[in-house]
Amino acid sequence: MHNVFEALKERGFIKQITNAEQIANLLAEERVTYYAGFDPTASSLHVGSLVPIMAMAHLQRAGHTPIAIIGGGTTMIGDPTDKTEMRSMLSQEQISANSKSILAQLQRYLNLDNEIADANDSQTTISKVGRFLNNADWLLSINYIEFLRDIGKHFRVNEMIKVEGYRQRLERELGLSFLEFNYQLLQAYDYLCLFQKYGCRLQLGGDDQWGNILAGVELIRRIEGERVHAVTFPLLTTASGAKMGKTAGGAVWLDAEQTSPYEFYQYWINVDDRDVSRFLAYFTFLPMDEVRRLGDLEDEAIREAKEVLAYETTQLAHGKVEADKAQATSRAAFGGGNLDEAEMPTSVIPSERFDSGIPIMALFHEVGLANSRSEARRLIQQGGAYINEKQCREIDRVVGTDLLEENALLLRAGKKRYHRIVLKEN
RNA sequence: GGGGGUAUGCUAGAGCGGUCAAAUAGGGCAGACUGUAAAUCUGUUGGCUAUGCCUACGGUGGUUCGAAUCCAUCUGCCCCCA
Repeated sequence: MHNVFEALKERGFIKQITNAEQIANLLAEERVTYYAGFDPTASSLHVGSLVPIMAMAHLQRAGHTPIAIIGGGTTMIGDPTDKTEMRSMLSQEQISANSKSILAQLQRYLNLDNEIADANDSQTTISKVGRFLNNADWLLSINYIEFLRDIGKHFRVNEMIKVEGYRQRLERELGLSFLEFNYQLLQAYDYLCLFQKYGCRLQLGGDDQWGNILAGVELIRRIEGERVHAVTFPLLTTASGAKMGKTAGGAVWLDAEQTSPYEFYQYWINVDDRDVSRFLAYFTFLPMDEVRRLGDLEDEAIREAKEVLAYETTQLAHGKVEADKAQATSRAAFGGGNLDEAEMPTSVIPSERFDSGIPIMALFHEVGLANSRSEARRLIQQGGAYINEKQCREIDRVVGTDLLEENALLLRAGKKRYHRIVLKEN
């Protein structure tokens, strides 16, 4: 049988591991409880978080038990790793609201408890269903003196400052607050708690977490005398070096409200050629044979691979219905298909507003194709504005009823951004 | 607690008291070329009721005809000493 560990490795998920052989055996022999942390600083995860999510999903499909941790407690401190500044601290209310929506997103990929489980009901038998926990549940009640005595004594400062993230901060004269310095202890403590309560023996995380994860492994070894493991993922950047999941408009969110399924789809289809095969392996469940086949496509044919990538990822994030719609829209918009049937961002505008006409600049701004009228003006002047697929370079053009086609009109900004306007009679 | 430094547009980073909406680079956007890719070239990149007006160079208050540029003070950050 194909070991999950091998599968993860083949798909490129593995960057650093504590011990390959032991992990492989562990995963082959028993049901392993594993965990990864998610950051509740925003109300939605973005595509960058998909790496740990997919890895967790692969493991769960192989019969292992996931625990997704929301860093409700640690977020209150801020992880200094790789950050040049202190993270802003959020309120508990904010964090728990974010946690809720994040849980909903995770559940598209993982089978987790429906509710944020109470960390104290350690008696609950863990089924194959995973868990979703908030580390605030055990971190917030920590007694400082006890923590220092029980946990703090196991850490050596001279070891801690060797961790890449801390070292950088110290060397770059940026300074590091004591608060942030404690982050590692808390994350290690998380692992310890999860080990004690749920028998968690494997932690996953981005490669920037390596030091923090190891601290947990070490802590468990000292306190419990048990060997637990760590796996990190390579930090994803796009071929052009940018951070994964960023576009003009900002991050690509998993939340349909913040990034529509169509935009989500477009993000993937516009991926750099060089990223396609890697991304197929990471972000879809397609068998590796298929991934390799698609990855070998060249030149124009690579678009097929991108279409598969876009479709699969959209389906995972938003479901089949949305994925189908997004694909249809995309094909229509770029393949010369019938645009009228396309599902694209649409605004409804009362028809009487067109009686006197709406200045084109205002229109582009209003529907969000331009962030300001000035931007709309520039767009028009530079020939990037289209009405019903006809370029419009007149700044003072007023859009009236004469331009309507079947009570609707189609705006386009540049090559790729469309917006449909539908009139509403009153 | 003492001494010093720094704070500029999305980011990095220039900036003689007037000609600074602010050099330059990156990023973004648009155009050409293409494959809804990359690279490359060109233009553009605070807002607006737009040949002008308004808001901006950490906060506040001054000096001056005039300040991002000078002074005072406050705040944040950094460094050194204690």
